[in-house]
Amino acid sequence: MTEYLPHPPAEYIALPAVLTALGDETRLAIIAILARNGERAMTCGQFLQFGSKTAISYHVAKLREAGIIHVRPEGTKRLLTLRRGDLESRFPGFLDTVIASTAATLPYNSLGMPEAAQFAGE
Amino acid sequence: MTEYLPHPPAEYIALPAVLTALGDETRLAIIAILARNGERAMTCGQFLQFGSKTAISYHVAKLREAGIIHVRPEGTKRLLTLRRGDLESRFPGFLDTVIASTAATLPYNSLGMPEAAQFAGE
DNA sequence: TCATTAGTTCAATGATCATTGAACATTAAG
DNA sequence: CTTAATGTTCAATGATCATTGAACTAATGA
Repeated sequence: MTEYLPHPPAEYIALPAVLTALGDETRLAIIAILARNGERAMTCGQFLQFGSKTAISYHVAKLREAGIIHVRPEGTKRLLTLRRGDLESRFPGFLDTVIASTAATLPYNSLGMPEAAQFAGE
Repeated sequence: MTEYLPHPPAEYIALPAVLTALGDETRLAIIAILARNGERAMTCGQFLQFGSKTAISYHVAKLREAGIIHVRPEGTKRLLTLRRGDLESRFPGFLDTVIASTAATLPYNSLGMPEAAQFAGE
């Protein structure tokens, strides 16, 4: 299972694919929370509030295939990170405006964390 | 046929719906060209390069329902305009970054116009 | 009046979507 | 070795998508 998951190289990230991937409430919520979480990676399990294991696995794959997130296997977990740099170089300003626009809409602090702490160990 | 087409009021424009609507090459091309055309309205007929009458009618309806464009009947035509102001107030910076990102990808000058002129009379 | 222009509506089609539950694979922990 | 934790894969399902052609509506122009 420590296999390499396919990620499109930065220069292949396509705008229609990115827009389509983000045009879903669940996936938008996932990237909004990833963005709020700063540089810290998160796991699929942290998004089970938004759907079943299967559903999250599906959405995470969509985000990965579109080039929006990077997924790194670590033990039985997957460490998810936003591909901020790649998206910024390809579509300057885009991700930030989406995140900012999402902030107003997102259910308040969907992770229910007072401040970091639940991923102190990495 | 001079009936009113339904448009969502600005405050009801939803980000997932906007992203979904733009996550299609044809619709992305349409809004990119509308954007390039400045304030000048355009008609459905000017987008037949991207599909049949039926297809364009379908895509234009999607863009309208998402709140991205405004459609005003004028004779047998429909005058299409980008809802720049509404989108800007709702999702600041978003449309501009999308347009800018699209510019690099779009087939060069899809309308083949040397400079305005084809809609001098309005 | 009659034909033309511009776009819509409808039904059909094949494709892709998002979701579910069951089964499975992999790693970690006791 | 056994069990638990974390995700993935698969098949099935119902929903929505994008497209087509035929028929239609409404406004314009000869």
